[in-house]
Amino acid sequence: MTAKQTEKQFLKSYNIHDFDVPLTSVDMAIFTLKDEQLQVLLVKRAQHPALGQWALPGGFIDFKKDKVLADAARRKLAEKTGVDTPYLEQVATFGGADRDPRGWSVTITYFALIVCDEVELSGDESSDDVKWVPIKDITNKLELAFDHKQVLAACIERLKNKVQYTSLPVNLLPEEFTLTELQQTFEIILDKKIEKKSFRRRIDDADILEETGNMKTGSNRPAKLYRAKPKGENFYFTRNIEGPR
Amino acid sequence: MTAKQTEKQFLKSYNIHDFDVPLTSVDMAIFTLKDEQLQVLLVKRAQHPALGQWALPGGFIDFKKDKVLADAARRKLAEKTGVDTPYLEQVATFGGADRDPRGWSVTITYFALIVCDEVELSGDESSDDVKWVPIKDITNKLELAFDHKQVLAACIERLKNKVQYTSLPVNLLPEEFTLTELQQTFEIILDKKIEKKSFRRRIDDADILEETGNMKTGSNRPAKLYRAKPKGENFYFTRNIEGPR
DNA sequence: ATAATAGTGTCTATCAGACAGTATTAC
DNA sequence: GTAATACTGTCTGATAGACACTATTAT
Repeated sequence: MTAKQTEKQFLKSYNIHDFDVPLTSVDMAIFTLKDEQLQVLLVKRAQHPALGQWALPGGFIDFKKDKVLADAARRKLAEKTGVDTPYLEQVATFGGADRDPRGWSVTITYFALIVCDEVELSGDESSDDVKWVPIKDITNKLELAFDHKQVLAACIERLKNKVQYTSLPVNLLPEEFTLTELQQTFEIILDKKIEKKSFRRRIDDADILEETGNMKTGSNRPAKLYRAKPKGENFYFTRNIEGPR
Repeated sequence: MTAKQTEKQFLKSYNIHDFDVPLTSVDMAIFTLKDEQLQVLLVKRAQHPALGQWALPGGFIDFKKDKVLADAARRKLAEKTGVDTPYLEQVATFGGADRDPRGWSVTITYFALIVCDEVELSGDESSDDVKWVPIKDITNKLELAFDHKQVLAACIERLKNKVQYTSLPVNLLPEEFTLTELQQTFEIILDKKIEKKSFRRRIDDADILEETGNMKTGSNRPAKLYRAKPKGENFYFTRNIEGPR
């Protein structure tokens, strides 16, 4: 009876493979803003299973390199994009007997928000190809490996929901940006127009930005450039953006 | 090179144990309302590791019984409480090298809301004892196994957050209840008073309850009894409960 | 009648949307 | 000047909190 052993004795005779252990991996939905669209990074699988199919980047935990789960996500992100300080959020974990032909599998899913001009796409041994795909193109046209369409849908839903009451889109813009650019980012993700004055009031009340002192010039009145305040974590509003009435 | 194999050949030679696979389990925070307090179910561990310590109920996936992750959570819940149709929500997944002495481990965490008079607590082989603990008693008094204090904190935070803008507390009440009882449930979880009229307006606008036709009598004016509407999923409000100004 | 709790009427405060107005640049 | 975009003033509308009021029961 195990209860008679010390914990040390127990651990000595313990073998993880005596139990049902699922194949556990981490998958990422890496979002960026490109060509005025919200896009997600897909990789073409270079290995079985689902060889040749497009999939969310992901892979197994590296027991040596990863101390906690988020490390694995950050590592995958850096491998594919070179970006190492993204906004990163765990979304959900999917697990089941039928989602991977290798057997019972679990995937912990994260999404990341990055600035795409800071990215240099790089494939690696596990992918023939890497590309940005506008999320609007993912509906029925494109097949994704495993249950990744469902996984991605969960990430998009989470992102859209949070954009209604947080300042998350700041993470999709470069260091300096105008209020109009920020508003456009919100509009692209929410896929609806926001009233300018409401938007500016909201951002102003949140007190999350500071002027850089620089201006963005164009063929018209220049716009003030802002940056996120240094310790500016993501702000949570108590009311949602509602959109046109 | 794997790319030259068919998927079938690949799967034939595939062995899950050739990779780093963490010890993956499911843990539950089972909440109920008891003695006018929000309480959580803890079990005393009857096995190594952390033998004798209090912990959230949980365990490994059963590849035969569980088709998807939520099945494992539901199964754990039924084993401990006999309840089989709870409100169940996945909260977060914790994983790391140091959270379990057996090695790199991952736990997918769910919370459940149940009605405690429908429960018959039952230990099983893996637990000496099972008990309800008010969440207010969990601060520093009580040690929990592994990182379960942190895990539980995440569940409590999620619950509190969602109670601000959903109708979740309905799931903690029996079939029939009064509006005052429902309000008290919200107040207990949020740990603050809610203005009666605001609360009733909110519930009324949501249109999620129906009168049962019965009344609850006491030493004063009887109160109408309500039940959740049949297809009443949990309602999402667009504004949070704000509490006293 | 009184105590006690159920339930309502209605005021104010807050913040989102609407929309017209002013400001500042390039040309 | 005109065109274009940045930015603001201020009205309306929706919904939360405050709080006093009425309603209905047991005793």
